[in-house]
Amino acid sequence: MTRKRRLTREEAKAETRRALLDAAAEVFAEHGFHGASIDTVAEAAGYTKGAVYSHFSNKDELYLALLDEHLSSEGPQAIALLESGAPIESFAAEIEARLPEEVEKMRDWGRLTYEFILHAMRNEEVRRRLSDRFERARDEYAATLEKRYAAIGEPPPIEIEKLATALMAFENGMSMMGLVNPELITGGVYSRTLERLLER
Amino acid sequence: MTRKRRLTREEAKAETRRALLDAAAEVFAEHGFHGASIDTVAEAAGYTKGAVYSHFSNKDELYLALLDEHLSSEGPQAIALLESGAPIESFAAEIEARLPEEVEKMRDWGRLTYEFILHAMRNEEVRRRLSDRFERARDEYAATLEKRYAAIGEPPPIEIEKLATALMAFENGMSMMGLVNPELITGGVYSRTLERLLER
DNA sequence: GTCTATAGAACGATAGAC
DNA sequence: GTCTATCGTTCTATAGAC
Repeated sequence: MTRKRRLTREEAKAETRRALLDAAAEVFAEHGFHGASIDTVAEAAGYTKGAVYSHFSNKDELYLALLDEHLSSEGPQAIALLESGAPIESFAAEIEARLPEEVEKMRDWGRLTYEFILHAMRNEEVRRRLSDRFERARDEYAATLEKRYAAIGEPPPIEIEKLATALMAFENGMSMMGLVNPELITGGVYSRTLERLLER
Repeated sequence: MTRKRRLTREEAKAETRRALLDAAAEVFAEHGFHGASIDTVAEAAGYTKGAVYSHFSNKDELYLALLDEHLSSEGPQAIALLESGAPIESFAAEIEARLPEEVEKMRDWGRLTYEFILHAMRNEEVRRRLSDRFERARDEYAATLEKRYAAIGEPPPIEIEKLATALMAFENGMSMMGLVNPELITGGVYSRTLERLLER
């Protein structure tokens, strides 16, 4: 690996943060939230504990940072089509097509998700911070839906915020069922339900 | 407690099983699946380990028996209205009214559920047995829906089996979100979404 | 010289072994 | 029930960017 030039402090910091997050994603995926140690994460990134704690105030925040990336990378990619006002059918088909690969990815992430929810249920402060993420995800979903129905000039089938919540719940539930058995959620349920929920 | 008469062998066996299940429900709720020991369950029921193992082949089966009771008591009670062909609105209103008390019950059961799913993900045989339960629950849901649409003489809005899966996913997802923050799922999302999914 | 990102020692809590 | 190992977190020292 060739080093192009000396990094500024900010660049170096950003690079370290990136490395830590990537390492955390790997280590958490392999060992789970409980099983992963801060030491191991730091080491996997080529640093020590000090580096982790200078970027994240604790282990919870490290996970929440991963969750933020997950929410802002997975979500929008899928719903970009919605915003443009493309027909529900193409959106639904897109989702359905991605499903097999999603199911695969979801194995690790799902485990992490449930571990962290269990953890959050035992700690009020953590629960609140997780809840904030859920709320924000729902609001972003709602904003996208808002734009969509404005774009196609039709009123939403049910109130936007409720619709956003329902979609999140449906997706989370499908995830859970898919973890137990992928076959339960294949065969067009995803797309047909989305069409049903979204179209007038 | 007054004993009316000598119990037959079968009655005594059933009584023991009942006591063990009740004890398991309590102990699992308090300590979680991992934290609960068979010893503690047996003791809480007034028996010893031997009694547990003569009724359930292992800890997994003990949980699965609880799940069976959960599925056949909570589910049908709620969907009985559906079968009769009562209007969606009354069904939805019923669900919405039960929501606060459901959320409360869900705290313990939700924890158990996620613990067991995590456990099942690490053990193929357990995963399969859990998957069977999901499948059966879906089929029972589908059968109820089938009757409903036959009763009202209308075709279902989407294919029955898909509809059953979608409803299960939605309910599971709402549960999960409700565990993190009950406020996320109140305010009519439940009823409006059910109406939307079920009505023609 | 000042500031800050990181290393690494130190500490307290906790879970698991025996 | 005791002991030990492990881990999250805190604290302090230092090297290098500015």
